[in-house]
Amino acid sequence: MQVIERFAQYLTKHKLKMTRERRVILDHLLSVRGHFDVDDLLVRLRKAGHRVSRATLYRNLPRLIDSGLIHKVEMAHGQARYELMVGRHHHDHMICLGCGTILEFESPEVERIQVEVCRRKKFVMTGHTHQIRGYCGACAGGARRAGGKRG
Amino acid sequence: MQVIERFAQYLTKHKLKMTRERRVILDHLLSVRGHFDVDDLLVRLRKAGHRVSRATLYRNLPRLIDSGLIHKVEMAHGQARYELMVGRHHHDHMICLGCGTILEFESPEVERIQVEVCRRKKFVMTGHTHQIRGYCGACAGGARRAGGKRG
DNA sequence: ACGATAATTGAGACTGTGTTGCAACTAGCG
DNA sequence: CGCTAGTTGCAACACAGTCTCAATTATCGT
Repeated sequence: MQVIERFAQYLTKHKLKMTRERRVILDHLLSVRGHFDVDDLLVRLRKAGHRVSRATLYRNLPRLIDSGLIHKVEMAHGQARYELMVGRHHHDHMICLGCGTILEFESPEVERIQVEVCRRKKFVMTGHTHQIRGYCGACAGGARRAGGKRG
Repeated sequence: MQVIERFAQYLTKHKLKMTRERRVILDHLLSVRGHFDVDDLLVRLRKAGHRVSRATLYRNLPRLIDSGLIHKVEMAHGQARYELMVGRHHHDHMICLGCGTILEFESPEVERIQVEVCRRKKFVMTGHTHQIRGYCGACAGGARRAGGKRG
């Protein structure tokens, strides 16, 4: 896996160390598909017999983000989810309020408009968040009649 | 102030009561300009000599949102800010990582694209969040050389 | 106006998520 | 091999927001 190497390079460049814990975390990260939160990952590690502390995991997430391997998705209520960014490029999310499913979408048009807006306001953009909330196809029927206004 | 009336109507319709606390909260809400957080508002109330508990404030915010009088802006790190929506319509935000300033922008184009994206994915949209992070004109110079990657 | 009753309140305990201080440990370098 | 700076686990902490519960109060029917 060249991903491990990539991270190793990142660590070296920043005078950080490739510890057993970091290797373990990265290993398991690569086997997750879709979006996950910190506890998902922690449980996964525990089940595999690894004892990586919560603190260590939290301490290493910023490095994994900074190295470009994962991406953080800030949800409502201060919930954070993560996703592997290896071999992918930027996209945004549609979050189903019914079942929690996260769909992804890309829109070069929106990206272009953002650049335009920023220029107009003399704003230097470093990042953005764009989430659509609602109900996925499967949930829409039930949710609509249940008064799905909230959120 | 017809706003009070509007809220009173909302309360009646939902079999809720117009308590002294709700009146006080609403009163002070109307005098805030720009974005504020819960503590801002709480301090404001305290300074004016009102003793509304934190719990009560938190309990009433969802009603104020639901009635359409205020709007919640979810920021990074689980921070929440609010803004008065009386006499305004939907807009999104640009958040300066340097000084915390919040600029607003509207883009019918983006709204249209969202609708399009939702149709394609059979997603029923009930709301969205669109935030651009970066540095405002005033902060951009200093922030850039300080390594403003994070975020 | 009055009393019944359901909503509301304040206080503080509690939850969930994430952070931090510190002593022990360890990767990486020479 | 041994030094040194980075790292770890733990447990205490921080913080926003929620909940429980007894006491209070707005509203409604009469």
